[in-house]
Amino acid sequence: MSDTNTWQGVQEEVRRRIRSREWKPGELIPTESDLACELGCARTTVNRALRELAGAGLIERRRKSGTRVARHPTGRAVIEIPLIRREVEATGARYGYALLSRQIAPPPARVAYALGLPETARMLHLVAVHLADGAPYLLEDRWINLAAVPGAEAHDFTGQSANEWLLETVPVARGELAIAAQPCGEMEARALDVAEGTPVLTLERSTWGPEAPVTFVRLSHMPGHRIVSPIAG
Amino acid sequence: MSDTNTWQGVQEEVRRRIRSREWKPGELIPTESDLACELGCARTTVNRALRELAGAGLIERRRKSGTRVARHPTGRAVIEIPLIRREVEATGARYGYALLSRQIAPPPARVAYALGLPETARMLHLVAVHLADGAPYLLEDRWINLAAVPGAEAHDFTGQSANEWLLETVPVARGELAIAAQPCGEMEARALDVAEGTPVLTLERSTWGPEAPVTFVRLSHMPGHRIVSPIAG
DNA sequence: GACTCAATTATGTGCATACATAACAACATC
DNA sequence: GATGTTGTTATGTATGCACATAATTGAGTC
Repeated sequence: MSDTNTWQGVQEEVRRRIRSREWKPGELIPTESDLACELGCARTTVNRALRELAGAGLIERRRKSGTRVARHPTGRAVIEIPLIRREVEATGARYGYALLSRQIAPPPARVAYALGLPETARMLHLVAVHLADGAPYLLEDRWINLAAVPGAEAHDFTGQSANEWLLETVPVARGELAIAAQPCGEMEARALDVAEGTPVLTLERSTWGPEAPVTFVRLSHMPGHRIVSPIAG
Repeated sequence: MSDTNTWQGVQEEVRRRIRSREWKPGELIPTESDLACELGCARTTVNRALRELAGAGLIERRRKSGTRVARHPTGRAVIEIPLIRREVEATGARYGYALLSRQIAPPPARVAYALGLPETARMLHLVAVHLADGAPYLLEDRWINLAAVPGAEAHDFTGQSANEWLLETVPVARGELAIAAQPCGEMEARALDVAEGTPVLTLERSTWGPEAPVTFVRLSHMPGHRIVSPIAG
């Protein structure tokens, strides 16, 4: 499959030349036309191979200037963000869910700031714990912008987690993820049944719809939890 | 730019139809040819638009069966893994580096396990601290497989961090990243100048070369450090 | 009914060609 | 010399066509 007249073959050949330092970091590589000619394939094919390599960060391309080997081949780890239910079920455990608190309240400063909303915004605050085989798995602390998702006010989140309801209901345009290690607060300690101050891996997600901010959620995992993902290089 | 005879335009139109529930999750969408006809462009153009959407996980494609909207549109966060030096310099701070320890030793069980090496393997153990404006930024605890990187034994890592040397020297084929929150150990506490037990965000990376495991590294960030990245959906 | 084997069909890919676009370079103008 | 104008060039994209490949359908056979 290393035929240089398939785009995968061309890509492999280019990778090889970069790995073998035949083309050094920062160096200009031949033009698409030249490569196509040398490898005996169409420019289109070379283009596709190089386009994907550029997407992966291995090379950098600019019109007219040409294509050069990236100076700092930065690896990338892709973290999947599945439904929590599926994440739990993937481990083979039985999934459970319990709503701990539900109230309409103005957001604390850091939530308002993260979403770019005024602190006077009407928001729905939910706290829920997700369970794996009956044991706490993670704590979900969520704020929903009622202006963007009016339907949430009428919805009772005791049966279905906000996680799932929002995904099914609201179109998501973009979001941001922040990962941090934090000492377990009082609320987390009670809900997860661990000692206060224990290091806890927290994920904070802000998501926006087509126009307005939709929700901010903080997920506090059980101590010892690890996020594992392959690195693409 | 929402012309449906550019691939971006077609992609935007498809996204729109999925968002608006015109095409529902799990549902089959028209064939490439039909779409091309309807949108007034070539099949190739539709193909490119859909190919990328499939890559992003928004739709699922199978030959002959056709293309359907993904049932669980799982978001993805892409975490860049730059050189630590660049990560520091990107914040505007002056970068510094100090090697704390360097010795040849057999790996502890968890390192050997992570790389799939026997505990008798000859490895080079490096501990170094990276500095931002003279203050500790993160602690690097690295094990290098000397069988895979014989050159490392002769190399003195006082001037250049292993991070940089390895990237320049060894071709990396694949890797794995694990993110966790851990209580700060004795060594981290001393090196980072924080209290023992403080929650610390740790990244553990295992990387393999074309054949053999190359290195295992654990990066312990300063308390409060956050990894932030956009979510593609 | 169970199995085999072809026909069908949607996606996947390669190619030649054409034109678009960004960026650089060289020249011309004030 | 600074500024603008006009090539030139490499990448970016659209198109029509052909054929490859995988998976499903259905016909034919035991």
